[in-house]
Amino acid sequence: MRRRATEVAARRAAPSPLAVNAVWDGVGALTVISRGEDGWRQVREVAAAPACFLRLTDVDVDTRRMLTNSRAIVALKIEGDWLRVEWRSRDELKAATSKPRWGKDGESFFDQLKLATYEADVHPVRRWMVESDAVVQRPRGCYLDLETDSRVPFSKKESARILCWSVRDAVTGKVAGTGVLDTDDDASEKRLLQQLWQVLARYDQVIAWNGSRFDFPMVRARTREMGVNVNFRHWLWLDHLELFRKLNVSASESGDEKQSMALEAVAQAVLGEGKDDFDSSRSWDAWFAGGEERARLVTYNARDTELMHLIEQVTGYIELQFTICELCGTFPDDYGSHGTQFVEAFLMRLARQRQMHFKTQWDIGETNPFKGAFVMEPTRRGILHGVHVADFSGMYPSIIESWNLSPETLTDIFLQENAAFRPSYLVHVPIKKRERPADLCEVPNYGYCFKTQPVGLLPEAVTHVGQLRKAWNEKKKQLAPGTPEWKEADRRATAYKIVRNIFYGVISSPFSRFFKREVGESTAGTGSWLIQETMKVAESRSLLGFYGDTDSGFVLGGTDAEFQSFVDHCNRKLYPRLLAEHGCQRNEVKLAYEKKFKRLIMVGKKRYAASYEHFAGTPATADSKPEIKGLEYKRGDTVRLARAMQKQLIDRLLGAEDPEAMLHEFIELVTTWKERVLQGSLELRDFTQAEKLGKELREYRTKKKKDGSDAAQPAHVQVAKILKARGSDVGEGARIEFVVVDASSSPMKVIPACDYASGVEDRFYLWESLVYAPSQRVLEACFPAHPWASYAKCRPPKSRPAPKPRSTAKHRAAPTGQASLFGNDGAKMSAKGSGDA
DNA sequence: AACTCTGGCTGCTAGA
DNA sequence: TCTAGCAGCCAG
Repeated sequence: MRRRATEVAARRAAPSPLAVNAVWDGVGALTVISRGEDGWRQVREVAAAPACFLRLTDVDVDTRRMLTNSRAIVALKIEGDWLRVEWRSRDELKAATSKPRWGKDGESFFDQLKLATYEADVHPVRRWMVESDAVVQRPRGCYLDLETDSRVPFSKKESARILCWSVRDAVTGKVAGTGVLDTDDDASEKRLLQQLWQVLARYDQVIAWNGSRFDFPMVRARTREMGVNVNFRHWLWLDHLELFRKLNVSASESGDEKQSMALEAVAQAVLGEGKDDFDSSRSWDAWFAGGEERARLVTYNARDTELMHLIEQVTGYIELQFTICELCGTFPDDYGSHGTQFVEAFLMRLARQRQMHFKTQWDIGETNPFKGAFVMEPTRRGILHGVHVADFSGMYPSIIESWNLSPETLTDIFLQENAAFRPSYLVHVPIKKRERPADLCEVPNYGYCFKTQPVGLLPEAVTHVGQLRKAWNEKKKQLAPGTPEWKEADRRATAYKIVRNIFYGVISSPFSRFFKREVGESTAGTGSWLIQETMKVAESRSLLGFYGDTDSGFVLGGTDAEFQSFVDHCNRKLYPRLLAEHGCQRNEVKLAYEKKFKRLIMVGKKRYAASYEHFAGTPATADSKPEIKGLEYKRGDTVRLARAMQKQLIDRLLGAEDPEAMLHEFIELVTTWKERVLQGSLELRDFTQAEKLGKELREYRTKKKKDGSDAAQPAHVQVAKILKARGSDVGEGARIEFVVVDASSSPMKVIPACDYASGVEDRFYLWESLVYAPSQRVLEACFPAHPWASYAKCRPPKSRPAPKPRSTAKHRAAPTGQASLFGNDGAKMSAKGSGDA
């Protein structure tokens, strides 16, 4: 405490610098950009030598002399117990501290000296931010949208002309500038780009929808191509789509919202309004036509930046991200908004106060996976009534605090009681049967021991952020909902919650410099143990704990008061006892009576739908929405018909007075849908499937079959290859839309959704696999006695192995003329089964 | 090139 | 008809 106070005083003496952005020059200095009180952009140079650390006790006189004489090293400084080594260049620092690129098992220069180096890989910008205790300023942000020559595929973007741009101020929402190409020549485009950069010069941050995949690389490519001299790194580039996706996953209701992340679709979902009616794939023609046509292109362009502004007004995600960056000390761009960056920036500041440094980590080390959460197999399925749900509040953070779990509090003492839980990589460590020392706490089932004092780096961080969150939550309660002050408090509370929960993941990630597998393993393992101990106690009170996932318990039986008293018992008696038995000196573990379901449809692990009776004691009202987890309705990779049918089924199951007595109604629901799917008039978007490319196309390996030919690739990969051959942009992350036209043989035959011609879809497959199967599983859970599988079958059987098919796919690809009505084609349907049904 | 974690469900292909 | 392995997406 004492040292903390003097440090605070010292910091007051040297005020923290402000920074809106900082860029390393690649040699020995940073360009720091800040905003003065007058709002002007200030740019200054700050010396920043690349550095690493050595433990003073590791360095003998000879080594010291050698380092002093090295031409690559410019300074040696003693900082507490550490020797700070400053280098002439980052390349030389890396060469001396990382394994040689060539030759396996090579050792670095310092490896050969048997000298461990610390934090050599830390980027100079990060080091300066941490050591100067810089404060991240709110950037002046603007929205950007480009329209480019539609005739040129993305893969050749360097040769696509920019036709027009729109920049909008992120605060006022007003247009800050627009530009249109005059004539189709380089001089003209160069002028257009110079105008753009003049407008951007007033801003620190550029935000674009899908910017990291389109607008940013495009503007860079053309700027370079046209010979406009600009340093791109002086701006913070932020992809609004990526941000929206990350923060919206948990918020989205149904799979419908996940179908498309196009600005149009998101605007419709968030705002209820969309883009101008304009076909951007004809941007070149519009520009070329001039006059009114060209004016419409410009209007359309400006509308896109307006939509981004409006989306931010509603979601506040950009502000939320800035709040996190401000707390952690990272810059709000695509790079600085990752979990590892947040946590590294945050923890390194704390570590500095403690004079802690971390091992150099140029590349990731071991990636052994570890055991995670406990998910109980549901012992009751189907329709259940009056289900109490308890959950641990902030389970993992509270465990980290209570067991003082941190990379540096872990000891090498190992108490093994249950060999079954012993991790395989510890088999060679002798079992120590001695008693747990008084100043250690023990991780249940695993036997790892952590020091209880002093408070670890990780628990301190978690507690610090938790206190901030609590403070802002309390402030929020005192404010009128919806006011700007309330929104500010709400955003801060949310930001702190996100950061508090992210620590566990980062500490468990081999990509992080704080990675310690035992810490992640201990956190998750203790959580698993706590939930199971809690369930045991529930059983002893004749409450039936029938399901639980990670930090929650679903319980049948008992009144609300009885369940509350059970929760209270756990908090007052059970956890204090359990934690004390394991040597914890702190208890932050807390169980809460979260909610009660009026009716729950339990389908399986991580899959259920429920209506509320109350939430945290507040009774549900008639328009309380059901809670749906994991079911196809929630997923973006299912077809629309499947989501619609499942939703209707769920609504009836949850809404009906006595669903158990209404079997016939559900049978009717199924037959109606079957009729509709097999015979009805459907739209393309009813049955389009969409999946994202998880990696670059070339990384999908084609396996060889036994006969030496290539095995089939996943449907969306096949289609992506077709699209790529046509020049489309199908990189990693691209959503590939496709339609299955024939699933009667393996592999299935698929086409790109954009090639769809009426009637080519395989409706037997659509019903059996895509639409009915998801609802069938729900029905089977609710009415196990009924033969639900019998409604699935609809494809006429093959009477004998099909004769050499007369290319069924091609046959059907020809439009039938009889548009979407499937009315008179019993013949066509049979044709799908085989050639001669 | 960048990356918070693990658990779990489902669909498809290939091979028995 | 079954299973292993790949892939994607979701729960927590």
